[in-house]
Amino acid sequence: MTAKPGRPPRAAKDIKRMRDKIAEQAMQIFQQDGFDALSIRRLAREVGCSPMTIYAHFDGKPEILRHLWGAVLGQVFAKIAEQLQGVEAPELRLRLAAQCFVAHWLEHPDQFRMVFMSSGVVRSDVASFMSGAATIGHFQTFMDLVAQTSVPKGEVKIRTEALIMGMIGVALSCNTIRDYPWGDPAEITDIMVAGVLRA
Amino acid sequence: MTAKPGRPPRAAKDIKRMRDKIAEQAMQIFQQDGFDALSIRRLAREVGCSPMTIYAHFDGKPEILRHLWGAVLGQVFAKIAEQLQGVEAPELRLRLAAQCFVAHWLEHPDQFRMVFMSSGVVRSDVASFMSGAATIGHFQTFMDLVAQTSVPKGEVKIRTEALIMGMIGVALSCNTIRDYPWGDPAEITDIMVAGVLRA
DNA sequence: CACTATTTTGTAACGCGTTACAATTATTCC
DNA sequence: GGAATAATTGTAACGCGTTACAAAATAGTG
Repeated sequence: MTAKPGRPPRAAKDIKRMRDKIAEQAMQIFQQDGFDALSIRRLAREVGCSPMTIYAHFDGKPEILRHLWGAVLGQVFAKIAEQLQGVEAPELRLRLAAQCFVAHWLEHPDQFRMVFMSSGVVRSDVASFMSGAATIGHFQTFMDLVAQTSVPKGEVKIRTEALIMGMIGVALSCNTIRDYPWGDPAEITDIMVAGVLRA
Repeated sequence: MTAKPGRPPRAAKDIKRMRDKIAEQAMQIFQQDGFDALSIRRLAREVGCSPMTIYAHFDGKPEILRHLWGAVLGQVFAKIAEQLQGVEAPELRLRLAAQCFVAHWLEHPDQFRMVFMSSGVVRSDVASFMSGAATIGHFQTFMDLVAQTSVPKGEVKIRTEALIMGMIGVALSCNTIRDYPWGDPAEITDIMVAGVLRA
């Protein structure tokens, strides 16, 4: 045997196990005590390691949050899929999905804040914080829904984007500009959907 | 004279002078070195007082930022007013205003971040951070523009809100979800305007 | 001037995310 | 077992926003 002496590097499965444990504990803290309770020191305590070790497994807090985003978005789109059960009309499906998407963020402002507004965590340039195939894959759900409507094929992508951006804007505005007497978010969402379908 | 002995409280004009000075220096730091450079300690140094004194004049950093928001939004809407000079057609006016609004935030991501994403500064519940009559007054600009179009009177408020929210969503998405191949923001804005006008 | 009341400041601290670096621990090979 | 190497941890620190509290400074009256 000519293997290198000394302690071996972490095995891939050990790395994954630890990362999953960290992400899992992060999610628990978040769900039990909210976003503000999710500090690195708190997380390290729950995991049973030192804060240093967190940084050995994740580049920093934003990367941890990215894992949580995946889980949260998974929930959102699972809920949407459930809402669409047995619904056939393409435009109704799109409308229900949009309503469901916006409603979720309004019902879970802490999640919204975590997913869409976490750039404040790092005092650096606004980072891309919704990267990942999984995230973009979820956006694909809306593009599929729009594609099934009467929207011309060449317009599907850009109209879907307008809708997604619009919905995010609804959630952001209602969650953050609280002293403005906004109208009903569901109605506003409908206006956006109607606009995307007919414009 | 039966005046109370001891040092008198600050006079209203002294309070205002100091607050203005703090806000002014904050804006200078922000414009020269960006949002991240705007720390309380830096600000106190520039003003020439201790960090404690900042807190004697402002409740905290968010309140200082609110002063800056007013100035930034004033710029945005002044630019919009300039763009609309000599433009008569109501729908074109709306479209240009919307384009100008979105373009501004895309050209000034640091400003966007300051105005729309500063909740991370305070580790508390998502605060209402665009309060103030001045802010809402600026939103009124869009409502007036929509009112001049063919949108039915009873629909003006809610459609304006859909547009405002949509535009904010465009800026947020383009500024933060950078690895997604978004289409042209100007085109997306046009879709939103068209949707609001015709839906 | 002394006295008084308010303002400002200094000092220290908290927890935050993060980094540097050395010591300790753990795991392998020989 | 010793040696080697990687992982983990302890200690300290940085600047951040913020707070507590006492000391120092200031601005007024008599």
